[in-house]
Amino acid sequence: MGTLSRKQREIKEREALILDVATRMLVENGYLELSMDRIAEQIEYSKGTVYQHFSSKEDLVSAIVARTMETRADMFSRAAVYPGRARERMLGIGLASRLFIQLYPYHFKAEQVVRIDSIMGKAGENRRRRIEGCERRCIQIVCGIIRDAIEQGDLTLPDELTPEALTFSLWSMHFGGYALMDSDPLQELGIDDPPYALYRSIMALLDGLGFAPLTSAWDYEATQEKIRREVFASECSRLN
Amino acid sequence: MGTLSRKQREIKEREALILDVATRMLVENGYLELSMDRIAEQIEYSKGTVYQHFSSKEDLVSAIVARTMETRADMFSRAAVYPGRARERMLGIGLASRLFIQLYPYHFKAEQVVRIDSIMGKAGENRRRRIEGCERRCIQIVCGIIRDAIEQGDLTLPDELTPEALTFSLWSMHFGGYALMDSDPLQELGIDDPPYALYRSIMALLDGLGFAPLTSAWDYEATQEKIRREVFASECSRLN
Amino acid sequence: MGTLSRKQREIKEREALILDVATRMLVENGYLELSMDRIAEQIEYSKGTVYQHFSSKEDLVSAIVARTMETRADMFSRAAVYPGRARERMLGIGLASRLFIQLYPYHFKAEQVVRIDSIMGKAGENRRRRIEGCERRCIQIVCGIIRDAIEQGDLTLPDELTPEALTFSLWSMHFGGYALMDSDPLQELGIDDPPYALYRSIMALLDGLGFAPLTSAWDYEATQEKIRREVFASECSRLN
Amino acid sequence: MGTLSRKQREIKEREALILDVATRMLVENGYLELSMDRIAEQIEYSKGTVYQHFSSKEDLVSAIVARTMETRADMFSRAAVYPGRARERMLGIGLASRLFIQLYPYHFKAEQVVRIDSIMGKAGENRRRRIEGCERRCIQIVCGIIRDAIEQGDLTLPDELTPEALTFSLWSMHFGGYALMDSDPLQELGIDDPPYALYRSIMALLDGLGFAPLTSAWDYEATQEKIRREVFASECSRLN
DNA sequence: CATGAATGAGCCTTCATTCAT
DNA sequence: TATGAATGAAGGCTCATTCAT
Repeated sequence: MGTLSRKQREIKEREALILDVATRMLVENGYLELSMDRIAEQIEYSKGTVYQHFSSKEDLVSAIVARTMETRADMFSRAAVYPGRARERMLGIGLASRLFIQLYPYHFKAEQVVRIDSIMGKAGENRRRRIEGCERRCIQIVCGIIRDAIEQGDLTLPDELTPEALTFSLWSMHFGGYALMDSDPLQELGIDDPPYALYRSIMALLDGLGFAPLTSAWDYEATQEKIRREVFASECSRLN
Repeated sequence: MGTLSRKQREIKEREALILDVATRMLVENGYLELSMDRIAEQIEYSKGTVYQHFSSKEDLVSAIVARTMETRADMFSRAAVYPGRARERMLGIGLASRLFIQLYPYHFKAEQVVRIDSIMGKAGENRRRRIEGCERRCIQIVCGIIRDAIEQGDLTLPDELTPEALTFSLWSMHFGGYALMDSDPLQELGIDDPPYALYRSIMALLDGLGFAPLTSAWDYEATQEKIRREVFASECSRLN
Repeated sequence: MGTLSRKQREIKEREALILDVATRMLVENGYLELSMDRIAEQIEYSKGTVYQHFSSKEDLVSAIVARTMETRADMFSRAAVYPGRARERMLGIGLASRLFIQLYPYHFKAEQVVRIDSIMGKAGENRRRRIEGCERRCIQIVCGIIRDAIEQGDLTLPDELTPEALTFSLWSMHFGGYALMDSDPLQELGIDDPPYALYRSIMALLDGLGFAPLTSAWDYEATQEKIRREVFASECSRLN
Repeated sequence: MGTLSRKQREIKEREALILDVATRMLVENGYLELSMDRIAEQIEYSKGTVYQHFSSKEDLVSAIVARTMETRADMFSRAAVYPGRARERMLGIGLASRLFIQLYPYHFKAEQVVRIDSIMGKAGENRRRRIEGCERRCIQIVCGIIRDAIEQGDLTLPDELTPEALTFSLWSMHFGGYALMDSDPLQELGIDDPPYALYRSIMALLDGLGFAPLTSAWDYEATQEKIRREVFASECSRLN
């Protein structure tokens, strides 16, 4: 069994290697510059070997995204069960997002590629479902927290703003923010810490909606530290 | 001279035709399916003629984005000089964005393509500068309004939130919102009117930051109608 | 117009050149060894140019067969209108076949390839229809002559043998004969002139069926010479 | 020895299994779709194991043809020693052919593939000799019967038709007939029972040559039944 | 100016074969 | 002996770009 395990471990490791190399290519130069030939060259294995792991270029690209999306969905899930008030859990989601992007800074660019080109259409049904499932899970978690808050009397949304619409806004801010983060014109704005800017804006938005307890009435700094320790200890330690 | 300007007019028109056809291809099937051959075929001119207008595929794609970006920057500029309070002008920007996206619903997809793939890097220096100039202009306009508001005492930002950071957040919300707008998982959320949801969230954010006059203290509906009539009359009429 | 014609003539000539080279490859080494790369290399034009003539490998192979099949169908048509008795016309068909195979000795091997591999399935609808049309035309011509003979009282088939079945047998003999003609074991039989052997056998078969006038009662040698002169003069001269 | 011969039996059985699976693939989708990978997958053994039986793809394909060809040569041999008149033995050959094609309906397609593509050239010397030997044997058997008939005064060939040439014609009819049997244009002729049509034509040909005893003078139906019972009992029973 | 034939690098993918385990 | 991971040559095909007419 020792022998077998070793082989299998090697294969798993190579799969990760391929994904790493491919991710870098994808992020640095876009989908067009991602070529199976070049991947094989870089990992120093043959093309055939790459194809033993991923059945097509589309499959490979989908796998890149699926891998990190699953990680994020897990992080969201863990934040969602933190025992505390709804807004604390929402803070947990925000923290998860920030940690996630620190761990996988390239993710959003890859996600955009998959979203735009007709890649997901050509990817395997499985892979596609996995990706869509992750997205749905994340969205439902956020939406669920908002609904909880409403139920518990911590939040009253204006007539025209449904929980879904608010979820959409938060998601947009998030996705857009990370997608733009290293664009030229925004570089120029000279923001020190864009993720933190995004975080402050989101807190302002939630305060503006009267999502209790307001920033002024609660020590979110402490909550954040607590979630960091209790929920995301491993992620935090990996970042140091 | 009549003959010459007719010729020139024809050339301009053909350039617009190429951009229209190319835009449709780009948006419908992604960058990969956009081919110079197919464009030539559809416009019923030869490939050589296309190359007389655009020096490369990258140049063409950049031109697609540049064209609409210039339009948007113009709209932003006009909104920015509306004589009124800072937040009214900000409302004008929001209105400009909504009208813009109604006029060019495909724009964000094209923008994403250009942003992701290393297209802008390969595009002509001119074209790139034009695009970056437009983005900068739009951002500076928004940032300027925020600075005006602060100067005029209508807005006091918390310590950690600079005008630039707020601009970034608003921009993110906007870009992200439109980029996600027709993604599968968001479809599922079942939001009737996503642009309106985005608008409501932004207003809530600004209210949350205490950007005076607050929604509760001003008839923004009226302001909006006024801007619509006085600034964007032509755009509005084109939408009916 | 002179200029245009020249270009077009060049293109036509190149198409023929491609077909010639491809035919040789196909016949000498089978479908597998026929490669678009090698064709391009041999004709000393680029691969792209080959693809401007034939949209796929299947299309090219179909074209090879279509070209000669059309020639044969024409020859059959001309033999079919020879004014004489049915059996004379049938002789004309046999002569056409022999001349045809002398002009295009490789044809049957190419035909077999197209018939076996799933090539026709992948070839363009047009090309496929052309090929099937030619085959049908040839078969109907032969079958028509048999039916004429029956009508005119020159032939009475046994109960179990329909005109169609006889057509099938003749066609089989023909196709099989040429397909086997250069196989190793048949070489060994040491037949001087296989096409002539086939011809004699067919005559014996028709005599056996009592197809009047019988060989013993008619100077088919003279008929053949006449058809050769009056119908296939150009083909005969090309063979000398 | 029990163990060993079990092992050997298993190996033989696996070889037959491989040939069966490969034959199906070859016939259904042509030589191109026949892949060692797919064979291994279907037989649920590894590729390496397949290579232990057949040294190359060409060798495997040759083996497919060799196997059925040997069967046919055996059947021909048995028909050839039937004690009766030459033409009765020839009838036996025809019967053998018909039974054979019923037992191995795919054979001719496979044979064509091997004949056309340069497969036999690449196959092992042994395998090639086996195949050629079978073909020769069959041909010599037919030719021998014809020579016997001539010797015994049952047949007098016209000057221009040697026994070899007649053999070639019969062989052609046979090979061509089965090769064309499921082609589109022949389907269209609407022949109920093509093998029977072929049989009738061959009988007509032999009658036409005056091969005694003629159909009109002998009860070949009875002969056929007798051969069926006495020579091909096992084949016939396998067909019910 | 407009054309479109010609180019050829490069892409994704397949598969027969080998060989360490 | 059986396995199946690894190989890498080769294949069909696309397409941005050039340039003679």
